Amino acid sequence: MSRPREFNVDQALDAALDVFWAKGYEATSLCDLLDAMDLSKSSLYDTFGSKHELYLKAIDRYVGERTEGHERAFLSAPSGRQAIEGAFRQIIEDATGKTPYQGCFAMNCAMERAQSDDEAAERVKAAFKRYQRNYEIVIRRAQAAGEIPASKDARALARFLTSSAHGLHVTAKANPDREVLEDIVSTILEALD
Amino acid sequence: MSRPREFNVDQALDAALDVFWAKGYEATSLCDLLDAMDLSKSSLYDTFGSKHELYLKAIDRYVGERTEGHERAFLSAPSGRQAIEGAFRQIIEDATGKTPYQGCFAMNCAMERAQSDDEAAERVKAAFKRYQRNYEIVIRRAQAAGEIPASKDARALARFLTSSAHGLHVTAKANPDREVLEDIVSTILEALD
DNA sequence: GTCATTCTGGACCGTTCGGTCCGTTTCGTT
DNA sequence: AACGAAACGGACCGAACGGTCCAGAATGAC
Repeated sequence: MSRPREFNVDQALDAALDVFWAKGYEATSLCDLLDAMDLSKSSLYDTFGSKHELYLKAIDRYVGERTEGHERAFLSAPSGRQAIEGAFRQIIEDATGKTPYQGCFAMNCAMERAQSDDEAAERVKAAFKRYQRNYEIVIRRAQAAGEIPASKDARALARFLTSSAHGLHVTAKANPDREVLEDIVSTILEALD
Repeated sequence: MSRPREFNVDQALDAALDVFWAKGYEATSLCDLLDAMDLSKSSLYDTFGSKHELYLKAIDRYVGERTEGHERAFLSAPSGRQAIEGAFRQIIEDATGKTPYQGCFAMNCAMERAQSDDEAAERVKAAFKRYQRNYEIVIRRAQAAGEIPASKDARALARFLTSSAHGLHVTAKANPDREVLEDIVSTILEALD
């Protein structure tokens, strides 16, 4: 062994993730990252390779650690229906609470980079697939409990809810008006009846 | 008078719009713009002021001229219901047709710049409001024709459809899979019943 | 204590960024 | 033909970009 790291890798990655989340990839400069991560340029390149590799690792961290908590809460809600309602209500709270609303990092990546960055696109696609899978799980549970008609196609509904959440994020970013968001969420939830 | 312009301003603006649409604001360089617009740097600055002003003008052009045709077709569809269905089906066609799918420029702007660029945010907000207003018009028409229950709140539905279109664009960008998009659109349209 | 290892700060690199400036050209007016 | 006005091409600008490199400091192993 030799001289140990003076910084925590995951902590630095979290800081980088927050910067990319707030500013996007292109608008984030090395300087922004170094300031937020509080390390030197050589440490960043030794540890993370490049700005782009760091970005990909930040996506991985978001999809992994950063999302785990929400996912666990989502899947262990009292009922499938409550999981869904809770998730959408939470978006409204987040959007109308702190300003500016940063939305979903994976979705931001999809919008900015999916067309030009295959590695980012692949990760985003996987993240969306996971969202959809989780929706499908709670939809089936809700159907089993009679909260959603069993006649509905669970996968189609899951696809719809995933897309609806995306739309809500966009709407919230452009105009975080609670009344508007409530209208949208109410209509989305009615589609489950 | 004096020496006339050798280029057409609107034509150049259209070219700039296409570049911004394809690459986003930050990822677009002056050089990209000059190449696409086929004019010199001094002409660009004389005519449009700066990259940022050009960007704002491109948004204006998109919301104005570029959208007019679709809007006219949308508002003059045989029925309100058909206008809505046609609009969503068209998104699917566009997304599954040419690759890569660039989505809605106003929405791209919202995602990339709404948090950091007040002037862009203002334009995007106005564009979304207009989308919503147009949806509301055709919804009311559909309600009058008995295609959508009169009991539904037209404004809430319009907000929902606007948001749903955003979500569809995001989904299409990340994964332009026709089957997925069809599921989503079907569910959206069922929400109108 | 010595050594090997590796982390760190900062100097440095070429490139590209958005933007300015100016001399020249080209045109309409008179 | 002469003039004024505007458009043009391109040289030029400082700053910031992402990235490399190296000297020195700090550490664990022995």
